[in-house]
Amino acid sequence: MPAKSLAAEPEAAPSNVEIRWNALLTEVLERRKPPVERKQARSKRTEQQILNAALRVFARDGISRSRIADIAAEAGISTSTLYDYYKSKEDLAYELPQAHMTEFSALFAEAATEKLTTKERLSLYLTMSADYAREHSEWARLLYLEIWPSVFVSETELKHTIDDFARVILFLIKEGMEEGWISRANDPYETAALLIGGINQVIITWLLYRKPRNLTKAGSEMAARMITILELEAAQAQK
Amino acid sequence: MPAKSLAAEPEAAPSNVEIRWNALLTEVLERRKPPVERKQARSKRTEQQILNAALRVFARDGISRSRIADIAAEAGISTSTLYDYYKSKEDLAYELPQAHMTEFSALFAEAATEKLTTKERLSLYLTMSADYAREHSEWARLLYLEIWPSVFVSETELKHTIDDFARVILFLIKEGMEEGWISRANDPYETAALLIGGINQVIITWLLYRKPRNLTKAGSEMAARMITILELEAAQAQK
DNA sequence: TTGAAATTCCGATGAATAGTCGAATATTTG
DNA sequence: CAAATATTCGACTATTCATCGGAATTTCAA
Repeated sequence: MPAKSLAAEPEAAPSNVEIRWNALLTEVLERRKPPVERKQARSKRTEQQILNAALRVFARDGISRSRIADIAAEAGISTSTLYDYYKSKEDLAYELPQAHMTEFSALFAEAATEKLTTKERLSLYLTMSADYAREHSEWARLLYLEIWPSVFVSETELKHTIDDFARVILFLIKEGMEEGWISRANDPYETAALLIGGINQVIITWLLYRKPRNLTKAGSEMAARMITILELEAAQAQK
Repeated sequence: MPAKSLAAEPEAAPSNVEIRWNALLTEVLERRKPPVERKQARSKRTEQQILNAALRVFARDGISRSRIADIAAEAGISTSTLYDYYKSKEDLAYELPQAHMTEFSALFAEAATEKLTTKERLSLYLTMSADYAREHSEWARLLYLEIWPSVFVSETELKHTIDDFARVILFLIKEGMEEGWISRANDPYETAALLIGGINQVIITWLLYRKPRNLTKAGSEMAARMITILELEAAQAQK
């Protein structure tokens, strides 16, 4: 691997890895293109009212039992106006996660600007995803219990957004393998499945049963445990 | 803990643990009560045709996009006849997983009758669940991508069936802790989340992307890895 | 075998919800 | 402030879910 930095500045010339990391984050953040640009302020407000109302109603009744008319009423507009904004109930349901996923990515990008190690980033990412679910439980209900799995309908826009979540983790895992604290003996995709599956299961269990009570604590404990596990595996492989 | 067995037979007097294990399996197997007993042979055939048709249509279109009329047509009966069998689309959708979950439990119970260690049972359970999903991929699509998460609508019958899945794993984990090869330092519920999340994520990824190609192999590898991890953790805790 | 009772099936129809369209209203802009 | 543009909504159609009463089929006792 060719050495890159020539500059002798004490202030970090960004490494190759760092550049790719930032590129990934940027791509993730820019994934979402605002679908239609609303011209009037009134319209922007209406759009927000619809999204808020939809989130409440979907989380309360579940997507399939929710009625467009209820959402419109909750938003204080007529049914037909809602159709001027979203062409179907499904469209509306799939729009909701997008905004929040992007916000999550932004929060993470912000929290991760500091000079953090790969390990810290991975830990932070997993921990934050659980914490974000706790803070936005209505959204989390929608995403984790209804949308995430059924994305198989190849609603490509949202699918990519969700795939991004896995891509970030995969990147960090591969980097961890380079650094040596994650064993190269295991398939990185399998490792990603373990991490994502583990943290998601904690979130889902919380959403369904409110157990364990404290999701933030449970999430960070699970994250810490999983990272310790990776280190144990690596140490084991060394022998 | 009081010693139990007095009998001196060389042929295993079932231990306390073994008795509780069998009780759990029995309970799981008997969970499902056949809803209505059909009187005519013709009717039994129709019921089967409906279930087969529903599985195909649901797996193809997803539950929410599927139409009752399509399912009836596929089954070769009229729409109204279908309503004589199931009182709503939701009812029908929730009936499907039940039968298969019970079949899975029966398969497992059969495969696990041999004198197996707790560790072998746990490994077998995880491995078999992935393999069963591969063999019944239409059903797996329905369960893992649509039903499992959204069970929160508290459809109690099915919910219990799904909870049973976790109970079996939890039992084996607790037993593993007794035996000492699973660390007592970790919450068994957290450990269960890790195992269930990990194996489910492998299954879900396969359902969505057909990757990795060989689900049976991926499932047994993941199972083996997770059990090794538990052992590593226990060994670590000993120090 | 037969015919009456039990069971299963289906066409006609009602009810609920999704989705469309053009006229009316509000906002922006020159 | 008036024309142009953007937004809203009431009235309407379309689709799908679900019900009901009677016809068709099966079962079974005599």
